[in-house]
Amino acid sequence: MDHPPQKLLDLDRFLPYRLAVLAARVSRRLAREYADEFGIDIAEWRIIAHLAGGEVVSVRDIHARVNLEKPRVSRAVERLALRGLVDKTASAADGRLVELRLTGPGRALYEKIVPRALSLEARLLDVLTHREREILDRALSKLDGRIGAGL
Amino acid sequence: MDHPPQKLLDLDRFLPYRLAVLAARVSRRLAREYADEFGIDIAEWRIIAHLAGGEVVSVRDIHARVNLEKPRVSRAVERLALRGLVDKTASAADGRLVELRLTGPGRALYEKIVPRALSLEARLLDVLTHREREILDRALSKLDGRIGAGL
DNA sequence: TGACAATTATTTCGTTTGCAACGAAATCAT
DNA sequence: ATGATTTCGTTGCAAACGAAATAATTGTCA
Repeated sequence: MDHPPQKLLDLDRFLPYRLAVLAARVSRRLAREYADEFGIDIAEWRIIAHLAGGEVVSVRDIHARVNLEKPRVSRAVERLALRGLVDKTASAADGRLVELRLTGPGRALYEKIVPRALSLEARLLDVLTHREREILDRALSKLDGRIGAGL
Repeated sequence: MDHPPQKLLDLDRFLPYRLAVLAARVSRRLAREYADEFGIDIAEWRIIAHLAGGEVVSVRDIHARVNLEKPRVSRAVERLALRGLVDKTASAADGRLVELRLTGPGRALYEKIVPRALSLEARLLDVLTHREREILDRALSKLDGRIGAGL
């Protein structure tokens, strides 16, 4: 008796797998660069990038906005504060909140990182046509919306 | 004196960030499903999926092929072997190698997982038009090729 | 052949991770 | 007001991670 005909699943064509592998490779690459050149990790980078927007934000804001678990934000912020890159003061209005802002050195570091980050992104996107970039952009947004909406 | 004009970087438009967030969300969703329904994690799933191809492979093959670090493969394989889902025997030809193959129960589990995995993928892809899927497919391949080639 | 290099899988070990629990502070309900 | 509930940030802790070390086997070449 033969095996029943079975629909095989090719991992290399399986979207969740492809996304995970690509994202891991890109993140690893970025992480190495950030670590070697600037001594920060991905969580710290995301926090700095978010703070560079200028608004005063709390740990929770970052947690909600930048896809990092609260403990991870808390510890990363602590490291950044110890290095003087981020200013961390208790909110006067609400004693539970912490007001986070980029310091001068923090902004200086940010401005050194940005060109590197954009350059890496540009080199990546280089392999795509303009139209492919457009559609990739839209597709990622749609997928993210879908997965965000409970599936 | 004002700040010098500074090119801001919007995280939400930064490809590495978008990929990381989307992949993390999708993976987390899959991981929960695999854990709840089948008691396996992502690494175990990848190994099973790869073994389902039928060839006899080694730990190293999986490591190279499926983007998992060697220790992770080693431990995941060990767990699968303890549960009788994978057969693990030393190679006669080369004593350093381990020959891995799916057992009957292993294949049975695989065949239960596949429809779930494909269903989730389908529900994701549902939000994309046919053309968007095509281009997303090509774009991911191109990007992966690029990052693979040292960038 | 025999010493040395290379390869494979595992293990070790220090770090990171993230869930859960906590204390402090604010908000709500009565 | 006062007590209960909720929100915020941090911390404790067990598990996971991964780089490097190790053990076992094979390959090389003098």
